Amino acid sequence: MARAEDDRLHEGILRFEQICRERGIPVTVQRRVVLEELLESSTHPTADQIQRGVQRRIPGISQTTVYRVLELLVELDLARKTCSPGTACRYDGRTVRHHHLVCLSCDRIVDHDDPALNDLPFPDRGSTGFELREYSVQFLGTCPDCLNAPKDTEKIPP
Amino acid sequence: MARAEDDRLHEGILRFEQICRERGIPVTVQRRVVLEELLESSTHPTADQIQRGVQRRIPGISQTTVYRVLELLVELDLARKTCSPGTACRYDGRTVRHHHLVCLSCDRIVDHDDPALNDLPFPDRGSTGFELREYSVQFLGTCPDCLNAPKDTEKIPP
DNA sequence: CTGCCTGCAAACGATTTGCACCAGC
DNA sequence: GCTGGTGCAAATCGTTTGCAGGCAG
Repeated sequence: MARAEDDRLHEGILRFEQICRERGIPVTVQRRVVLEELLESSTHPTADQIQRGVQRRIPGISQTTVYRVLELLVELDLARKTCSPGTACRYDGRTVRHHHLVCLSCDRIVDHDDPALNDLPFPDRGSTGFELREYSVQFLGTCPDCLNAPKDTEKIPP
Repeated sequence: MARAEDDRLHEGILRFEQICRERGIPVTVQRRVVLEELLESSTHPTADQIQRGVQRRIPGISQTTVYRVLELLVELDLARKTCSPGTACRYDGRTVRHHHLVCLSCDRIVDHDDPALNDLPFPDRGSTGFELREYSVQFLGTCPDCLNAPKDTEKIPP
């Protein structure tokens, strides 16, 4: 697990550096650290959570910068932005196809991999008119923690 | 099409009235009209768009009430709340299993029905710990309008 | 009389924007 | 010196909340 995350981290950073080189985008400390933070976290952090993590390494970094870097990463297809019906948007450093278990009670999002879900039929371009490049299955329900907690679980995923 | 929507409308209203009767929830004009507006619209309107539609029939209705009614409808499982990575949350009056085509450029959400997607395997309760009751496949890409418009399409779905 | 639905205005939280400063080319 | 990234503070936007009036049971 730690090994897989480590690989993902290095691979992501390398890809980032290559893309930046190609497009002439400067690789600043802030950008690298935000990406690292995102790749290291296996939860699906909010901008705020990422900010907190990054601040341990760059104490002076501003929220604005974190938002701007995240937006850039999404543009470069190095991150995915997801908004569950809760409050804040969440960012996801995994760009390979995977799926999500969403807790309707506490908004937690957990990754779900299942080979059986990775080859679903894309809608026909002709009938929908959409040009589609990716998909993701969202399962909705209740997470283990909220199942145990009788009600009104606080909305703060670990 | 118009026929199907009509059926959905009446069925939804009836279900709403029954649920309210069961739970002793008053069926006010505002609630009925918001639900009707939601059921009539085939797009996935934001709270704001619903508000505009409802105001044609109840000029004095407040945004607050629209939000509160929508929240109630979600609680009663008569509507689904979806947040695409854009800005505002969107509401969906269709509670039967269906899927979504999401335009990453203008945030439009279009329904997609495909029998092949309606019987996917649910994750194992034992391994995930989640109690899941529904799922939905989100296809990500670009809608026909945004494919035609070169760039920076306005973020206002019709 | 009581409860709760509604409307208004203010509060709130997440995100964006305007502007000035600063570093690197 | 010019370009573009960053930080700060203010603005913005969607949504929520506190409170008072009003209607229905």
